[in-house]
Amino acid sequence: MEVFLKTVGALNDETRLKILNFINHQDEVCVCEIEQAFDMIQSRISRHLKILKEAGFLKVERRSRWAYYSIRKPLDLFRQSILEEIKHLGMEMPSLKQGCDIE
Amino acid sequence: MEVFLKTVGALNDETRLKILNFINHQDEVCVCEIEQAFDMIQSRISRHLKILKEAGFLKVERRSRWAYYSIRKPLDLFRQSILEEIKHLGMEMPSLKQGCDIE
DNA sequence: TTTATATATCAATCTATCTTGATACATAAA
DNA sequence: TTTATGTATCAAGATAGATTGATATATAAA
Repeated sequence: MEVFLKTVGALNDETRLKILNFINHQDEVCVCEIEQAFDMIQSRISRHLKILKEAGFLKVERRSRWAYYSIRKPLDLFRQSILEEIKHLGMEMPSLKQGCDIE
Repeated sequence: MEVFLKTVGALNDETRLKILNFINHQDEVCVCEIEQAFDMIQSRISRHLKILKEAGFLKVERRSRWAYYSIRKPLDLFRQSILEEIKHLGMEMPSLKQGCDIE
């Protein structure tokens, strides 16, 4: 019940849906790339990523200074169906820009 | 997008999950039966039912003085999968009591 | 070390949602 | 009609969530 509420709660925000869909398309992105793509301040992005991660949609991998977010795999069928549903909402997706200073 | 947000928004509340699951089990119930089963005041139940209806989960049928709520059919696959997911959350369900004064 | 960069967290403010009690409306019985 | 019952809606207060700016932490370059 708590897990379910956390899951749907994470989906109950336009910004998070866009971020989640973006990551689902891009495979793996670091925070600053999301920051650049959506033109939002870093603390805002960071908070939404945390919520999506704790809702079971994302995983993080830290490499050097960066935190790379991607869809958690394997993903249960319910969350898979949610990602599919979101994919077909026709949301405008920003393109991937040069995010951080160095690669 | 708005529809999707309305759908997950409707699910983002413990009371509504219980009401939705209750109706899914009982097939068709009137407002006062839900009121009795959950021991909540009428305006609260009524509001949640409205939200669940507008989110595409429920339909109402008015017969005489009563409003009977049931799962909307046919229901799309996404909402069906949500109902299944909710069904397996192991929520405690109140039993159906004598709701209204007369039948 | 010192400095810069990437990310996370916190406190304050703002906004949306939930609950309650009162009231409105509709139907049917008296 | 008048009265009672079932349901919906509204306003006010309470609670939860979102955004921002500031700060903390961690890594790596200088």
